[in-house]
Amino acid sequence: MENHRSREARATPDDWLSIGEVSARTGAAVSALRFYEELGLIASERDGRNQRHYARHMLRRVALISVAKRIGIPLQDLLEAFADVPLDRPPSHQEWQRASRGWKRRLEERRQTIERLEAELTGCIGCGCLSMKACALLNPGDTLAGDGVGPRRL
Amino acid sequence: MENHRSREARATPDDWLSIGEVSARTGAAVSALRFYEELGLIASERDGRNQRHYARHMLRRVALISVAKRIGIPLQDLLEAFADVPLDRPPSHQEWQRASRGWKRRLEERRQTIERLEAELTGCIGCGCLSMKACALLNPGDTLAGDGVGPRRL
DNA sequence: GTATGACCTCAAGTAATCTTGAGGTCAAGA
DNA sequence: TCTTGACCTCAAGATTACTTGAGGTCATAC
Repeated sequence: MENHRSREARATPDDWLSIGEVSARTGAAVSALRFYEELGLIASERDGRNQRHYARHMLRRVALISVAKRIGIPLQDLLEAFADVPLDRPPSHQEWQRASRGWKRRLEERRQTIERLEAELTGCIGCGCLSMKACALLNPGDTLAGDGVGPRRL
Repeated sequence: MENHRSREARATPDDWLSIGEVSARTGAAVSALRFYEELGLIASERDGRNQRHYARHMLRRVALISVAKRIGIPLQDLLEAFADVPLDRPPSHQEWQRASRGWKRRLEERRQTIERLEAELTGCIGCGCLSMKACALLNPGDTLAGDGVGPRRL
């Protein structure tokens, strides 16, 4: 079995990490890392035995990928978000800064969707809109019918 | 082509909605509605011509499903969240209230994940942690190695 | 009376995100 | 020496969430 829990961290020379080490440190499965590499989200070098070795800055990328997944951001979007962050060397402060700005825009959108939904639900509990008169979210047809394209508020 | 834009809302007798009307009002495709029904997320009655007809309260469910999808909540989770909300009649205030509490728990988790990630990124931009010394998210190996299970903070 | 459009079923296809399996290499330990 | 464990490749399978296609039924509009 080749699994991200099956290996303890072990020191490798010259500061490179094996795929097992990256897996253990990030929580991403070995197979997932190979898949991310195929997509171009991460990159590795090969040693004399054809085994992958990762630079430390790759850990950042994997961590970001994991979190993004958790909140439902598709990998293709990450590819875009990472577009200007180099794979072959540790990115500069400025490069990360630019990428982070794009990230934050995406995150904020998502957070706002959630917050609005939370507010709607709170409102619905408190205000009695469950009588189906006032709540745009829970009752989109009544307040939003007519434009012919479905609910707009969220 | 059978599509949710291909139909204008039209009045039906006795306050039931056809699948096309539900589609137009919620923005969900006709095929998606049939799929949700198969999963048990929504329900319909059939008329003499074997066509689906939906009660108005079904619009709420579809609206919630659409939003949940948008923030990456799997349909199986919705099935759980809707477990105590009846399909065959408009849910009571109390029933919605209970369901909403479960919802809000899920939403809050997700929102917090996003907020923490936003904070990390903001911190990383402002504090110079891109030197790879202090940022737990972007550099999980350095601060979290040793417990052997990957990053914990997010 | 025929064409159109909204609906029906059932089966198969698609896209994203991986996992699993078969079959193999290599180095280190018992 | 033999086994074990970490790694490799490539192909196929799994899951989620639908969409598309083929083939059919009605009722209304022209």
